[in-house]
Amino acid sequence: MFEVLFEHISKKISLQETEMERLKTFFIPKKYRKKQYMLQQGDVCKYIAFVEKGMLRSYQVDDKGSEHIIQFASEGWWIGDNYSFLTGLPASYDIDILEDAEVLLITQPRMEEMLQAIPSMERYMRLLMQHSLISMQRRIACTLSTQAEERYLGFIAEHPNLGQRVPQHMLASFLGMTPETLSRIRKQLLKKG
Amino acid sequence: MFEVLFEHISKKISLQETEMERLKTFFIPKKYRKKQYMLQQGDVCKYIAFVEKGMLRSYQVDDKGSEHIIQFASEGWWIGDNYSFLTGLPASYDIDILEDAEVLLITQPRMEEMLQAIPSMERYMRLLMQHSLISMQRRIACTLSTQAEERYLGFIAEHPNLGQRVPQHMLASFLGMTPETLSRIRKQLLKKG
DNA sequence: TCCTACCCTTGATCTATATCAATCAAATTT
DNA sequence: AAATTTGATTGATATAGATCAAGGGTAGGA
Repeated sequence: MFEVLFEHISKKISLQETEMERLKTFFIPKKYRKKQYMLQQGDVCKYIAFVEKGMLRSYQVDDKGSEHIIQFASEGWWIGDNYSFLTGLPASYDIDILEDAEVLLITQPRMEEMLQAIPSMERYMRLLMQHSLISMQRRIACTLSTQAEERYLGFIAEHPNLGQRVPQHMLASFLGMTPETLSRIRKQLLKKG
Repeated sequence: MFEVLFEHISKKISLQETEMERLKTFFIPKKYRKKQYMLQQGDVCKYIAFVEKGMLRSYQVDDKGSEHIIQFASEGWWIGDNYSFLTGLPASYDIDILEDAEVLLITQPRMEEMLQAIPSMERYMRLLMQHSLISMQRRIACTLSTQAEERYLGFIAEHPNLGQRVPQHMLASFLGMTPETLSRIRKQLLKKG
């Protein structure tokens, strides 16, 4: 159950065997079924989740009822509403399950205890946040400077597997376009070769 | 020279007097004049800067020559190309000075030494990254779900001072619209009341 | 095995915003 | 103070992508 997490951590820091054992005790393993909610807008985000298996998404629903996907999270990704988790205030995002999932949950107080108990995890968390920030900045730069087709091509180049696993209309939502537009773009691209 | 930095740090963690003195030794104070570059695309981002005074911006220039502003940084903000700083690879952004500035620079190796010497700074950095990530996610959600006018109103509501200090066409670039569009939006808003 | 979601596609039309172009105003340089 | 650059405004026109609407395929539940 902890394989993916340990692998992910060991790419950023190194932990001793005893620390790894200790680490396990802070997490709550949990399974979710497709279509379940992990978090609903307005509720407090009590847990941040690390995905061992399956796929989740976080998204925001606007006043017209359209969904805007903030993040997909498959194996090896963290997901949660950071702001709500950190502050205890109501979440602005929904999180639900796209493929049956196995996740590792941790609460805010347990996270604090973990960082006390295993100080090098503070570094892991810093690097994690830093990398997420970098990719968010890339996404903004991309949104500001490129057209729909280029955005789509960039996405599938960077996440070839996600392109397969996620329904096309969700991909469109993530990329900031309508499903119709994405469908037409793909048609165009097929014609071109 | 370190007032703003110490205040910013003390909002997230607490440092002892000796640690604060030690901290100073890792930074290089530097003054920049308006229009100077702090970083140019293609160069390696050797320093991350904390702004004590003045204003900077990071931006990307696309193939057509248009600028897309990623971030403004006034007093109390950090700025740099995180990716280049972290990896040592060429930067994708330009950074330049909008108002004469006093900044505190730190290199990657000195940053590592600092985190060793003052472990609680690791926590500060983690929280810093986490907050930046949260605001970037907000910006993406906003870009995906709202029209130009609403985006503008949201921005000036959150950063009333920046609205004054920054030329209008840069604000437009930050918000992902043309200067003409922003000008028309402001005209509309004046009419309304 | 049928039925009902759900998802993708395609066409017709509409609209927010971009682009192009010309002034005008203000600030910076000489 | 004149000259030059830089920024904001406004109008006319173009366009990427949204919206509306309909049809068809496919998978999972009863």
